[in-house]
Order: sequence, then C-alpha cells, then structure tokens
Amino acid sequence: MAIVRMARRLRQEADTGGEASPTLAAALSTIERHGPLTPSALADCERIQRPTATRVVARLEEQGLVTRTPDPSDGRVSHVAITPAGRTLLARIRSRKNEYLARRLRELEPDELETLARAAAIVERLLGDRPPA
Amino acid sequence: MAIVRMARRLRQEADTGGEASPTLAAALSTIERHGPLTPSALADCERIQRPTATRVVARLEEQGLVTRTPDPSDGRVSHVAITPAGRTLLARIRSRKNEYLARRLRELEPDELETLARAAAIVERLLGDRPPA
DNA sequence: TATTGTTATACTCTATAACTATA
DNA sequence: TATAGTTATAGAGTATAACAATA
Repeated sequence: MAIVRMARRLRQEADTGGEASPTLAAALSTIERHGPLTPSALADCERIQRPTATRVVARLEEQGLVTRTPDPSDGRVSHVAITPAGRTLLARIRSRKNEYLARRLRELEPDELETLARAAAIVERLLGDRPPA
Repeated sequence: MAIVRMARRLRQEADTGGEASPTLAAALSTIERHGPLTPSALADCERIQRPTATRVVARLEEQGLVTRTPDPSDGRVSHVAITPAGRTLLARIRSRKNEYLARRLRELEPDELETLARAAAIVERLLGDRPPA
C-alpha cells in the first residue's frame, strides 16, 4: 500500500511540476537504456500491452523526446530512439530537479537512502523476472 | 520508477485476481486503522481530494465493505466505518491470498524481505509528514 | 496464416470547478 | 459566510477486441 500511495503522490507532483508523468518518464528511461527498440519490445519491457505502448510512444514523439524510424527490411516494424531533448529531460529528472523528491530525500539519513536504493533493486528484479509458471 | 512499475503490476494482478483494486484496498485499510472517519478525513489520510474520497466511499459501500452513518449533531457530516465483510477482505489480502505477491515474495531471502519492510516504513513516514514549506 | 502495429471502446483513478445542504 | 459533501466534467493510464498492413 505504501507503493500505491507513493505512486499517487508522484503523479500529483508531476502534474503540478509540469514534468513528464511518471509513466512517460519510465518508458523514456527504458528506451534510453535498451537503445532503439520497437513498440512491441517497449511493451514487453514496461509490462504494458501493445496498444498502450503505441499511445505512450505517440505522446513521447509529440513532445520531441523520441523519434521513430521505419525498419528497412520489415515494413511493419519501426524503431523508437531517444532524442537529445529526451536525454536532457531524463538527466534533469534524475539530477533531482524534481523538487518534491529532492526535498523529501534530503530529510533522510544515509542508511535510509541506502535501504530505499536496495528496495528499488529488489522490486526491479521481481518485476524483471518472469513469474514462476 | 520501480514504484511506478510495481504499482502498475499490482493493479493488473488485482484485475485478473478479482480482488479489490489497490486504491480501494488502501482506503479500506485506512478506514480500518483510523476507526470510523468522515469522507474529508479519509481524503486527508489518503492524500486524495474530497470528490475522490466520495467516489471511493461509494464504491466500498456498494460492495458492502463499509457503512455510513449520519452524524447526529451535524447534518452535513457522515461517518464511514468498516464492516465485517470489509475486515474479512482486508485479512484475506494481508494473509497472502494475494497469490501473485505471495509467490513473488516467497522467492526472496529473509534479509530482502526485511529491506522491503523497512523501505515501506520509510515511504509511509515521508508521505505522512507534511512536506517542509 | 502469423505478426506488428493501430484504432475503437471502455473502465479506473484522479483532479478542478460548480453546486447543495447545513452551520 | 464557511464547511462537508456531492455532482459534473475532464484527462491520464490502462485494458481488450477488432482491424490493417506486412511477412
């Protein structure tokens, strides 16, 4: 439930802060990390459905954060890549220009930050692995 | 971003599992913990707006998880309390009938569970405190 | 026929603004 | 006039189902 409440809070802050929404930021981060990828690959990485990936990519493209290039050999496929503007935005988010998070995290003890970092890694691992059939 | 992705995953699981959504579960949990409270108080606790609280309470009431009783001395106010059915549902969620979470958590080492528990407490504390002006 | 991507549709969660009833 | 609550409206995020184009 802490996860649910925190996710809600982050969305609210992104709203008022004018930043990209957490959903778009997470997708953009995946596109940066995994290099140019197809909408389907993005869907797999982010654990969203393909139609959702279509919309997310469309939004990112509108804002100039990604570009799409058609695959030369397969007419169905396109490749989505991050733009310099996209990288700049991600860097800004990460370097704590996100005032809300920065303020709150500054209140924590170093060992508490450490705990959060470890927890994030554990959660990412849980999400990354396929659930046992 | 781990928080955003995990929140999404939890919602998807609640969908397919037929459980109450994470939002409703979190609200119900607050109602249980803080005793009967008014919709406004719920809004404050959950950091949602009052109209959102109205809808959440309406949904919970439909499902028989809470009841509302009018305040005897102030005609504007009502008090929302958890029902036995509501308690049962919460207990079921907590006692790991939530198959997805249970399965994934069983894969973790004890010290990893410990880390997650501590992280949850830290996040709740961050959310509970007023942000510094 | 199978796959990639898109469009159509619908539902949840959430917000803001406007309204009602009570104090 | 101020407060508690609701209704109206809107937008983000997400899903499933149906479709198009390509392989």
